[in-house]
Amino acid sequence: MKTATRADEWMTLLQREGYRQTAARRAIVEVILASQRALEPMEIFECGRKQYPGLGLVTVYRTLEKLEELGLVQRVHQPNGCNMVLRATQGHQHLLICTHCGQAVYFEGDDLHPLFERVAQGSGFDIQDHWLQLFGLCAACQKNPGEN
Amino acid sequence: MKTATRADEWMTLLQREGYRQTAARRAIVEVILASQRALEPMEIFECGRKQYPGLGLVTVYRTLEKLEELGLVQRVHQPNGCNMVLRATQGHQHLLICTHCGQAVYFEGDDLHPLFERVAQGSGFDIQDHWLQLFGLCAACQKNPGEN
DNA sequence: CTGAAATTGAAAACGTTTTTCAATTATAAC
DNA sequence: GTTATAATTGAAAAACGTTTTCAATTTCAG
Repeated sequence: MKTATRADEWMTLLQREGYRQTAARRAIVEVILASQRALEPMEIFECGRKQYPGLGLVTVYRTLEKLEELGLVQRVHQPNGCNMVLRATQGHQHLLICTHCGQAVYFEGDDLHPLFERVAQGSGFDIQDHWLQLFGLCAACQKNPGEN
Repeated sequence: MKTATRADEWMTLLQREGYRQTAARRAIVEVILASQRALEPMEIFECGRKQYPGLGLVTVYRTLEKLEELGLVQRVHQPNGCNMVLRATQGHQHLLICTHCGQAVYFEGDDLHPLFERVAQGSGFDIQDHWLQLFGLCAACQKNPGEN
């Protein structure tokens, strides 16, 4: 399966950084890679336990730290939670999130620099960073408004 | 003082909604109105106590609920906290936040609809809402990089 | 196979937010 | 003013998510 291959990559990257390959970490990595949406640590713990019943919640937190450090996952802020974890993407991309099922899709940000210029001039700020996130209904949830 | 007048307005709005005017609530309202940045509940509690020593933290939480319900304050997500409270503004505006001192300034959002269109077409999503927030250094913090 | 070092899960500690409850206070009616 | 009543209060306790501590286990290099 595809996610297994990607999980291998992540495990190798962990090892390359001096961390060890363990069953607990693999379970966590596979849960994150298999998910289309950002997950809370508790959800990762619960799903991971199905695959590796000995898994502890503390290990989830510790592994997330390392994956974030490696840039493999990203913390996502949502109205319903601000410590949600999603696989990261390369380059500067923004998120589009389904308000119904949570599905998270990355998209290439437009060039917002004209806006930044304007705001910088108006405010005197030196603008360094920005957050942009869109919310809506994904195609599937538009068709099945009742589901879930 | 200006903030006192605005505090009166907020207290009247609370009363109009059937809530009572109390010293605890007034202290909370004045702290929020006097602040240039979003505050954590605990900060509001500590500042509010200087003005009204009997204030309880629970009352802060309960008052914030009501102020949010009335649309007078807004919860702000920041890297260092996701339950920060800021006076709200009319209409659809976005925030520019100083990464050094926390100062928060509202600005009129550009027209992002062309971007939404493009993303909607590419993803099949029906886009309903968006978050846009800019971060940078305010004019004062650019001048005094050392200051706190 | 062996030993050293990293990793583990459970329990305890922690900080934040919510709930519970009896006492107090604001308000409207008199 | 005084009074009745319903909202509001703060403290304590509970609930929640996250972090720390620690002894036991596991990984991995040699």
